[in-house]
Amino acid sequence: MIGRMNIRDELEKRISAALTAAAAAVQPVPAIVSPAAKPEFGDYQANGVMAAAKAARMNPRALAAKVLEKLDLSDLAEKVEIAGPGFLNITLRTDLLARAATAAAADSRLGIAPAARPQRIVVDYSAPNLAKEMHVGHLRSTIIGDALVGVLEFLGHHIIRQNHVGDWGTQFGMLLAHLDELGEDAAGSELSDLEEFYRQAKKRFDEDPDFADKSRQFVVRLQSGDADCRRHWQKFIAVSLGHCQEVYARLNVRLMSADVRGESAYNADLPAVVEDLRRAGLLTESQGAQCVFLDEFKGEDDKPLPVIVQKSDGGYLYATTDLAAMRYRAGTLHVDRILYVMDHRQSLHLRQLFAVSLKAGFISPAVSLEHVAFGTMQGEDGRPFRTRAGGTVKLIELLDEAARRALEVVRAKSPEMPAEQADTIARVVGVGAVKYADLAMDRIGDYRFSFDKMLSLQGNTAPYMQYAYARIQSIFRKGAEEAAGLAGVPIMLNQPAERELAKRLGRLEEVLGSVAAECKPNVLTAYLYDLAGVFTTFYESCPVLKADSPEIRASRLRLCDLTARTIRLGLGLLGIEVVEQM
RNA sequence: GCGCCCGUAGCUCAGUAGGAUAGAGCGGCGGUUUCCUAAACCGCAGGUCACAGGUUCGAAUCCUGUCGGGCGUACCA
Repeated sequence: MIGRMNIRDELEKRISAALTAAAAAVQPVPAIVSPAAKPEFGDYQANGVMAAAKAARMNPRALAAKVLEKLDLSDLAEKVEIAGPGFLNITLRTDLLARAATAAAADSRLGIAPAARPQRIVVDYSAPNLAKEMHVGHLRSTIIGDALVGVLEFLGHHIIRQNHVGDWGTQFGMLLAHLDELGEDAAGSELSDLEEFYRQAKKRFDEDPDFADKSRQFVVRLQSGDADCRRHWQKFIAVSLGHCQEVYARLNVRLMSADVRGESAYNADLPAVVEDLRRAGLLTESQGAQCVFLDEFKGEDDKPLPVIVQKSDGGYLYATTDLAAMRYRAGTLHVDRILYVMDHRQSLHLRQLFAVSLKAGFISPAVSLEHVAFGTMQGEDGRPFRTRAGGTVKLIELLDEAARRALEVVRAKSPEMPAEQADTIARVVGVGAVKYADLAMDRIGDYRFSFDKMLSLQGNTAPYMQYAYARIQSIFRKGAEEAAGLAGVPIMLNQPAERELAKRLGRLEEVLGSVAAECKPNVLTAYLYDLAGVFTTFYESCPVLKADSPEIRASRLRLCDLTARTIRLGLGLLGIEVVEQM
């Protein structure tokens, strides 16, 4: 039981109860427990007393004293003190930390309990446009979404990945029109470079109004089931999805072809969506288009802003498709929560989507609809991420470059390492660096991409974490014991550094909970980086293999093993692999 | 015009529900290797948290305004 306990939540629960009673409050009063800001404040601190005192018009320190009277933490804490204006500083019992670490080490889940109330969660992420190859614009959604999937799934939720690929819109009209002009045979070879084919079509679309018209006609033909169009379209899709799976494999991303549910999957539902909106009295015809106007959305000059669900030519738009997807997720998938991992520019679209879905009854208000927004990726110069020639950077080329640079780093430091091994390590480190750098950033801000920074061994980077892991593994290579042979060994915390390490290890569950609640992977990377730092302090002050006694040696090996497994698990949930040696 | 987001050390970024003396990494300066990976670690210097008001025991965090930047704003996705 000790291993399966979230210490912060337990403290929160108990102190909150005592605080509620002490303040004679009707509603529960939160204790607001967080890790102590400074070592002299103990291990955890409760900040909620002052706010409660204000609400109850009491003296905060007097209230804190009353809380202590009603609070029994003797099984968890060796000391609870009132400090400053009314903080409660909590020092945990060292034997509690030791038992928790021992239990975690004996558990394949490292003591993390699965969610008490598992949810069905749709994570809508990656969603590349299949008309062209995946480029850096698809990177953040794919990486962030997949990291969230990893964490949520580990916490026991039922995750339904939805790769809402763009396989159905205007862009395919462009491709079909271009294909039509080139002739099927001539186009065959050019399809191998979908990116170039798309670029040509796009150029014609932008420059030639007749071509643009023709493209739109092809969209209508495609959507109405024209056999030739369908056949060519399927060829585009097959080529493109093949590219995607290649990239996903390279990225070590959990998306499978079964997770693809593209825009085309909702084609048959679109008339019904519009009809439902009409029946709900939400539909208005404006300038020939079918629109939903909501009061809360205003456009230029304060004019009402429509959500257009059907164009004047009868075609449907992505809003329609997204509404259909919403109905599917609510009605067929029965979800509790939907995460839209999309860049922040989609913010208005999603707010409209959520609002219309609720108004139309496509989704229950009980379902949590969340825009997991992120900023744009910029080059090292702070400008949009482009090739030197100004084109978009293909993802596969970006990953090749990362691996190439990682190999340089590995070779420089381990020249004696066999080439094949160095190569394997470089690929893991290179991809890991790209992903970790993205995840370590607060996602809402724009993000400046820098190979040099992400591949640095200093600071909060993948190579640093992977190195921290590899260094621990080397202890086991040097020592006679296998990590597995340590089963049942009790962890003892006699040194401050050992205690600090155990304390950090015990925070994994609260960190994962926070990542899951806020959809913030950088909370986990920050934790891992902090853990690695605390481990280093331990590693430098506490000899492991040359410990004073066999018991201490075994205990420290166990701590090392638990730290390594925590790093491996944490990185793994984020979609980043470790290497045994660097 | 209106809306959303952002502004923290020279640079790149953290900062969890408003909490105690705002933290890392890089770069700069100075140290540490008879010892399990020095690809590491330790120390020093560096801040009007864009600016001005307000809320309160307490504000980088909440509110209002200003400045600066990004994005969005009717038939692309």
